[in-house]
Amino acid sequence: METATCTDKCRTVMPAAEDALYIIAGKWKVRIIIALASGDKRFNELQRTLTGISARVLSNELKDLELNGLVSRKTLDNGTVLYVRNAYADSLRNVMHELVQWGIGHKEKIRNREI
Amino acid sequence: METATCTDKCRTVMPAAEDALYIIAGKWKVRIIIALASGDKRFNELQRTLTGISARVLSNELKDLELNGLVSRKTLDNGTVLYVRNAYADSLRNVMHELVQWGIGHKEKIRNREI
DNA sequence: GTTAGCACTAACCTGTGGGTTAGTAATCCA
DNA sequence: TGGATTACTAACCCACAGGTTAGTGCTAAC
Repeated sequence: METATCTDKCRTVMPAAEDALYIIAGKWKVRIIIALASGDKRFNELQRTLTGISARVLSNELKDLELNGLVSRKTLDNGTVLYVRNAYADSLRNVMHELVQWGIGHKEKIRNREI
Repeated sequence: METATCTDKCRTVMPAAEDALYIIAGKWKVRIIIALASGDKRFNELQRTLTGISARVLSNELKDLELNGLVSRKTLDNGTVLYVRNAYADSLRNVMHELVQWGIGHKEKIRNREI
């Protein structure tokens, strides 16, 4: 007889966490979402906000975020393009909040050599 | 004069989120933490639980998690090694919970072609 | 005495996330 | 008319996360 090394619950939970991480992870996704929280932005504006990102990478990341429904492209009458944070991105609020809180706490711990 | 493309708040928040993600991200970190939630496990036991991970990768991931204080190695008198989820890993509870909830909701959305 | 399990490490390989540099077509500004 | 800006794409490159296979020294079982 074999011991249950992974409970049913953990079998549900693991892929869900993975799915979420898959969409959020990477160097820029979260930054972009945060950047767009303070209002719609055009491409180059975003690039300036996210110091260090290249046009190529920004373009790719925006496409990913669009695919996942977090961000939309809005082309204005005069042709300028705005990147807009969708309402759906707000559903990440709690995730983000917890992530940020934990990140702050963790850095604090490291600063105090508690780790 | 330049417009403020990134608020002070967003400058605090971005790196914090990044820090947290850096520690959690990757294919296995979260899975390992979840796997260890149901009790201490030995190396090979973990490898069986996390179907698909190689010994090499598991070994590396465990070292990372140990470095960040989330997991400990406990060597018993008889020489067997147990990997133990630290109390500190519980501080990720909320993060995990939100991540999982969002992941479930997102998958639901995709299944319903809402994206 | 050999087979199986344990806890790994070594050597090697591959895919890809992400970076660099350059270029383009369109529009705006001086 | 010529430069600057916008919104990108193309071509190329590299580091590294993660996978594959093999092997180690130890112990316990058969």
